[in-house]
Amino acid sequence: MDTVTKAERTRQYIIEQAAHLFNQRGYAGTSLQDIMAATGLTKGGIYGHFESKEEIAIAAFEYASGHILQLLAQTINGHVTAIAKLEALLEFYKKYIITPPITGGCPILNTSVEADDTNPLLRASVVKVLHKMQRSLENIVQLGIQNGELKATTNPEQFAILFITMIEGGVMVSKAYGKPHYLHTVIRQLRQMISEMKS
Amino acid sequence: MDTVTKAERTRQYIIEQAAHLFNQRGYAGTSLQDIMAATGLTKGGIYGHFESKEEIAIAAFEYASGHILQLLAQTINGHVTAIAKLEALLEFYKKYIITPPITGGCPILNTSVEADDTNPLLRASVVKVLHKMQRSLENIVQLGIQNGELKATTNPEQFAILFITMIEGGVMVSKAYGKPHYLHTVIRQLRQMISEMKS
DNA sequence: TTTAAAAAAGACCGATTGGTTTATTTATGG
DNA sequence: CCATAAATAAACCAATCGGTCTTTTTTAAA
Repeated sequence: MDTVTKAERTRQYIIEQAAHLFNQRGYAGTSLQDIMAATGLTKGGIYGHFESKEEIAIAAFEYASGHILQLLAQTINGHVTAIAKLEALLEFYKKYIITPPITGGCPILNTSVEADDTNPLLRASVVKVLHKMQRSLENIVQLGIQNGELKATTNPEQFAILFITMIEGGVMVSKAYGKPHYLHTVIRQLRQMISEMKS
Repeated sequence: MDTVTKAERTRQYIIEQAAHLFNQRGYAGTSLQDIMAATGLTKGGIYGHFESKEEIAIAAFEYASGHILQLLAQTINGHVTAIAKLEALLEFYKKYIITPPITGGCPILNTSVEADDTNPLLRASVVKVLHKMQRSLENIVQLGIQNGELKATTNPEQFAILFITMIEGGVMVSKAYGKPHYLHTVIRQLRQMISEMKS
């Protein structure tokens, strides 16, 4: 028995296809024709599930970022100690550029850059996700301090901010060059910073 | 005696106005109507100086990034020692978010994120600029090592990459939140890293 | 001041944009 | 299996897209 209606499945299918398009070409750079071609649906079939292109974009970003947050959560939960969790995250991002979960790189980076001056709703959504990531990282550091793995003087907020900004910056530069080297340098530095946080 | 022709002045004027638009709204998000409104010129007046929208975008990015590179060069040349140059760069970026030289934030970040999957010419232009910045930073570190200011074991390439990725990441996150706090945290960390590089 | 050349205006082009509406097909509960 | 509702197709819309072309205006040298 399938409790999921056809409409729900189609809507989700549109969101997933659109997410890859928006992440590669941006909101303004993706037309409904593109979404029609990617989904194989016509305009009527799409607009039966969404009211506007913007609604698709917001749903697509929430799907894309949610997917990444879920992968991050899995990575974190797959390990017990704070150090192991952080190390696993670095490994996760090492694979990130070679095989990004969503085509086109990091949806948070891409959406943030396009939306910060043009789309308040998307921008707000980006901020939410950034905040979740930050809290998630802070929690790991807190855990490490309580465990006695990390120095009690370690600043969770500071580390979380540095982790996010450095990874995002590394992703952007590596993506521009088309070479993982730049992100790898960032990851090496983060690994050293973690090492210096050990008690 | 004015050796600059009217055409050259108008072309430059269009480039400057367009640079702000493209930096805020992106390439796909900026229409010729927008450029017409911003310049007060009509389509004929604009297309007398450019062959296509893409040509305007490339010229606009080269102007915007060139302007930033020039400001960076001024900042660097305004100081003698490597440490002073680096400290001045950090101060420069501190002001960057509050009053960005080009409206819309960092043109390198913005253009890179939009163009990396869609516009090979713009992407190539971005890579060039990133490379220039990297060499510029490497030269400062080299100088510092020769001066005896910095440890001989300091890796110029590594520091340059970290500097650029961290700043860009910090700019992106701070821009998303609309708060300078995140970039400030990055700058604080860079300052500490420089401190640890001192001989 | 005249005049040839350069610059800009503005009408015009076909194609495409996001979005709506109506007709038709498909799914699904009784 | 049938009837009804849900889902999709396809024609249609005005507006806008990037770009061209002809006409008018402005510039600048003679």
